[in-house]
Parts: sequence; structure tokens; C-alpha cells
Amino acid sequence: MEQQTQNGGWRGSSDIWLNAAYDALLETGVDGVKIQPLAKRLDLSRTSFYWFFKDRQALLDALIARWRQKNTGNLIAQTESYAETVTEAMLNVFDCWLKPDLFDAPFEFAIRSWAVQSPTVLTEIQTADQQRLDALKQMFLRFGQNEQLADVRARTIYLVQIGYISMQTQEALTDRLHRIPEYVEIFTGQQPEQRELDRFFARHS
Amino acid sequence: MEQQTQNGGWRGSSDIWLNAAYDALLETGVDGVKIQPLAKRLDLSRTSFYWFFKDRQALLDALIARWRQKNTGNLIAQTESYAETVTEAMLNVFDCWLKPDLFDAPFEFAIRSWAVQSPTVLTEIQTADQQRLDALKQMFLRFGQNEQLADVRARTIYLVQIGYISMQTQEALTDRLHRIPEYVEIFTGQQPEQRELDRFFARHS
DNA sequence: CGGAAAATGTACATAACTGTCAATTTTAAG
DNA sequence: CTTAAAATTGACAGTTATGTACATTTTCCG
Repeated sequence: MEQQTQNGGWRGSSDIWLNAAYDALLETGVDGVKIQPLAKRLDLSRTSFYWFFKDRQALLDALIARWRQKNTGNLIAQTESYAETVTEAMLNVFDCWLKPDLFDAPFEFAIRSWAVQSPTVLTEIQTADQQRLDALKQMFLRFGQNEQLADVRARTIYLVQIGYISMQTQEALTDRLHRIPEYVEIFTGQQPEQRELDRFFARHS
Repeated sequence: MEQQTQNGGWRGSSDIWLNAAYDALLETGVDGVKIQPLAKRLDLSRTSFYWFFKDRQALLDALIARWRQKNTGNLIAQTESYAETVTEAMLNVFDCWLKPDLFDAPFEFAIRSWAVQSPTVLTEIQTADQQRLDALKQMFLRFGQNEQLADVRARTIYLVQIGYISMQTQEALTDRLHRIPEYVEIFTGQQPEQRELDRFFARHS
């Protein structure tokens, strides 16, 4: 809202088109991101789009850039944040899966689906996967796990989350919180301390 | 090949169109499954398609049917096959992830990606997920695990696999086999016996 | 060989989308 | 109030797709 008025009295803007593209991507996939329908939704002339973007491809590139900035950055930050024990560190990572501002799961899914038809996007994703897996592995190594197990544990937790996203499950937050202790145990091989869980649950309500 | 000739000297057939659609789906996603391009690839007239299928939607429906038959059936069968221990049962399930004839991972990914833009397909997938998760949970319950842990373990193993598919990793079989013992330990909470691993590795070479 | 059924092809009618160009309108700044 | 830049628009040209109607070819069977 601010951006519209702040930017002058003009109705269109680079951002408004990008936001519309984002919405369309999440609702209907890349092939739903078309200038004509977006224009209709924004109640703007179709051709007005070309004042802000060179062509459709430029819009798609902007979507990728937005995704890259958001999801990978926050996840890596969480793996590095302070923790006394491996179980506490694990719970820090879980924040990403529960707080939409740390990790945009629907966005992630839409981008991954896009990769079916775009080798460029596939490369983009594989770079992100590698960076995220490395960060998780480092976390386990910091807590003294051996190389091979740290690697597989990192994969397990990451893959579970990617799988979860791919399932597109709609669950109440409480249902998901319910399984957290077991997940921590499975992922780290250790039971979390009660005070760690308390701290975790406290920040998710 | 056989089907072409067996079916008479005709160049086209219901199957040849479906196979082409399958290829297109895996390469370019649903929106790549278009009659005109398929016809060009098959070197057939575009309109000849309509002799075998009512319209494009009928072709898409046939793709879904093919997927439903293949992936879910085999996975459930593997969870039910004979095993002495929980670790052996786990290894039976792993067969699915390593034998393409038991589970078609690229197909699975393409269908899941399709779900972004189709509520119908989403429903289809969620039914399959539920059936598969139930079968895995039953497996853990058979080996005396408690309810809640069986549930979360079933999820873990299933989500890891869905996540793996979504990552579209291209790895040598040996690299994947390398991590198997650790996965079994993480998923079941127990180390597999050497003879179980030997039997498993034996059937994957 | 002849003819019905199976399959293919051509022509036509429509629809949706992309991108360019030359007006035209709107806004903010002097 | 003027003016130049910013933004918007309609008209045009081109591409790709869908599906129907009708004519034509191919195959197989008697």
C-alpha cells in the first residue's frame, strides 16, 4: 500500500507487477504467470507492463531473485544461531518450518515445481540445496558428530522438510508441534531436554 | 514397438499418444502436454489424436490413472513383504527408492508439480500420501513400536523420500547405497545386522 | 478383390497470448 | 501554468494452441 502512494500517484509499478506474478506463481504455477491475465487482475493495460519489464522473462527472473534472497538466507542463519546442545540447535532450525516469515514454503514449492520445465531453475535450486545441506551438516559437526552421520542427519532433516513442503499439507500449528519432540529424537538421536522444549513452545504461541 | 505392430499397421494408437504425453509431462510439466507438439513429435496429424481421446483433458486423466496404478501399489506391497526384524522391513521399503520398476520417481515429481495448478490432482496426491503413510505406520506397529513414534517414523521415512524426489538429485547408485546403513539407523532407531545389509546390497547389483 | 471399419489428413472457426509502435494522459518540478 | 518525464493505452502483427466437419487413405476380413 505504502509503495503505491509513496511512488507517486501512478497505479502501476515494478513491485505491483512482481507481486501479482508472485501470487499467480503460487496459485497456478509458472505457466499461469502471463502478462495478459495479470493485467486484467491489476486492472491495467496489458502493454503497460512493458514499461517496467523488458519482457515476460525479465519478470520470471525477478521472481527467482526474490526467492533466492528469502528462503536460503534465513535457513542458514538459523543453523548458525546460538545453542547449548544439539537438540536446542535442532529446535532453532525448526523455527523455519513454523514461522512463515523465516521460510516461505508455498513459494519454495512453486519454484521447485517450476524446475520440471526449466533447466535454469533446476540449477538454481540445486545450488540452494547444496548451500542449505552444508549449513546443516556444519551444525551437526559443531556438536561433535562424526562426518558420515552428520552428513546423513543433515540430509534427513532437510529432506523431511522438503518432503513436507511437497506434500502441501494443511495442518493446524498444534498438530505439527505435537510431533516435534519425536522429530528431534529421530533427527539427533537424543531426546531434547524439557526446558528446551518449553523454550521452543513458548516462542510459537 | 510390439504394441505398434501388434495393433495393426496403423501408426497411431491410444498408447503411443499416452507415452508421448508421459514423456512430455516428465520433460516439461503438464503445460508441455499439448496435442500439437505431441503430433509433431509422433509425426502424425494433430487432429488424428481426437480419434483416440475425446479431448486434451481425457489424455491428462489417463496420465493420472497410470501414475495411480504404478507408484502407490508397489510401495504398499513392499511395506507388507516378509521381514524378521524392523531393520529388514525398512530395507524392503528402500527397494522402492532404488528400483525404478517399483517406483517411478520422475513421474512422481511431475505429478506433484502438476498439483500446483490443479486442485483435482492435489486431492489425488493427498489420497495417495495418506494410503502410503498408513501402510508405513502399520509396518512399524507390526514390530511393536508405540503409536506416536510409529507415526512420526512413518512420516520421516516417507517425507525423506518425497524430499529426495523433489531435489531431483542425480547420484550414482553406489553413492546412495553408501548412506543406507545410517538411514536405517536413523529411521528405526536401531542398527541393521550385517547379514541384513549383505542381503540388501546383494539384490542391488 | 471389394467394402466396412479404423485411422489419418485438410480446412475452417476461435481463442489466448506476446511484443512493438505511436499516440495520449498523468504527474511532478520549475 | 508550462513542460518534460513517467506511465498508460489502443491498434497492429504474429504465433501457437484447441476442437469440429468432412474428405481421404489404409487395413483387415470375408
